[in-house]
Amino acid sequence: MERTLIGSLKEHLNETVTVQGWLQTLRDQKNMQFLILRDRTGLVQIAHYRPANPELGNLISALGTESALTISGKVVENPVVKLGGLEIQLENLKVESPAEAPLPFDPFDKDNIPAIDFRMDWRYLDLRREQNLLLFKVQTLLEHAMREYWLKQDFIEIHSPKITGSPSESGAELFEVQYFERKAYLAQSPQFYKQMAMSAGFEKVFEIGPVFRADPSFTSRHMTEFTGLDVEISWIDSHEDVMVFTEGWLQYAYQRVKDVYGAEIEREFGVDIQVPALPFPRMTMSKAYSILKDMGYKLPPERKGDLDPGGERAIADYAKKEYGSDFLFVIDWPISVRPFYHMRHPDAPELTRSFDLIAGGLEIATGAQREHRLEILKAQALEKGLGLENIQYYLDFFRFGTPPHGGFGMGLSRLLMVLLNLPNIRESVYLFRGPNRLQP
RNA sequence: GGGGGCGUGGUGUAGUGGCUUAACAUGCGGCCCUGUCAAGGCCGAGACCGCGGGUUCGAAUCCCGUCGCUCCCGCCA
Repeated sequence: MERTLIGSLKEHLNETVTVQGWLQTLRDQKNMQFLILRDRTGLVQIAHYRPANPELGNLISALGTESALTISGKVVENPVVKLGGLEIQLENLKVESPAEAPLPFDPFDKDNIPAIDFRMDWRYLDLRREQNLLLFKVQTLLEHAMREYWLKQDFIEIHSPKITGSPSESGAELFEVQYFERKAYLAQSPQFYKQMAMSAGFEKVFEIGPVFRADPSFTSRHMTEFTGLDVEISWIDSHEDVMVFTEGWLQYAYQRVKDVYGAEIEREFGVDIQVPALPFPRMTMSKAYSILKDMGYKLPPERKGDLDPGGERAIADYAKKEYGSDFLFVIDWPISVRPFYHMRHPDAPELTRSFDLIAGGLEIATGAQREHRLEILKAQALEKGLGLENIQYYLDFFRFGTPPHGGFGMGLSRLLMVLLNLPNIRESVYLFRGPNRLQP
């Protein structure tokens, strides 16, 4: 048996074909029965004249919607049919797996979409929605385009371990796991390991992998496990080189997504993808601070030198208005709000060579030039109150010749959230993990 | 960890002190319908209004507690 995809049925007019999919709608009349079948390529109507085969008619009448079916019949042109002007005249039907009735909810009733938490309980039904299918096609292409860009520039892909032996930076946000007779932790970032690749002479690396954060955060943009997009590049002059890479890479990925799925995204999400122009605007943290002050936005006084989410949104609005850009690099953050391994400005030692990328008002990436000089790195760690014993393995990376380097980490689901203008990160991830969500 | 909001049939909502025997849509079950297509018509089942306590002649509605969800802040991608 050869399966024909619904999307290609018009190439099979007057042929007998086999299609497989889910029963989306059943219109069951006295004499005529119409089944709307869905596969990942589309919908088709299947017609059955009941008196021709009453037994089959009874089988159809008993079907619950969303049952998985294999159907064969003749494809005929029929201008009366609103669904593509063709239909399949049913010859054979096999119930591969019946769906219980009623369903917990109807994924195709757009007026009664349940709240996200309920849909997560039945995520496999939620994912049957066209919008979700498209979302994951977009994610696949997005990652593919990013890889294309990396490979064109001779990047090497790494897979760093997610089980780690010591709390690195602060330790507070680490999940502890039992590791035979001792304790281990789930990696909260591939940061140190991708820097090790710089010491290894890989020069340019990337990683797409899971990241774990034990933060009890209850917001629309946080998860305890998410997919990180990480990049590290050697022989840079400053964080500017990292930003130039980042914006070119994002522009390329956006363009690919728009080319392939622009129209579908417009239809399903009501979003007209804007491929960003280069360069993205850059704004120093102190400039951002004074602009916010002029706008009358009051930052909490205790957050000196930092931006709160409201400030991020306000400064993003400013960038949109002043520069017409959805993206903004906020650069040169004070050392007080940056980790010890960020390189400092030689002429302004209280500032780091770092950036945050704000997209659509949301922080989607953080990057920096890293400090690669061992003695300075050690001094900065001590200044931050870190015990050198815990990070000795990391400090060792810098003992035998490490090039100047920098990179960034970006949240895949956050990017997708911005790209498709989703209100909640739980909509943009296959299965959400949060403080209270471990299943399915 | 701190603060706000919400919790009503399977789902989405209305009802915010007596008009409620809790309404509407959708879904579900039954019957009807010669081709439907957002199918349609008729009938039916389904909610002790998250849970516990209180105020009141009277509570889905007000108060307290509790649980769940959610959003914001903190933290961050």
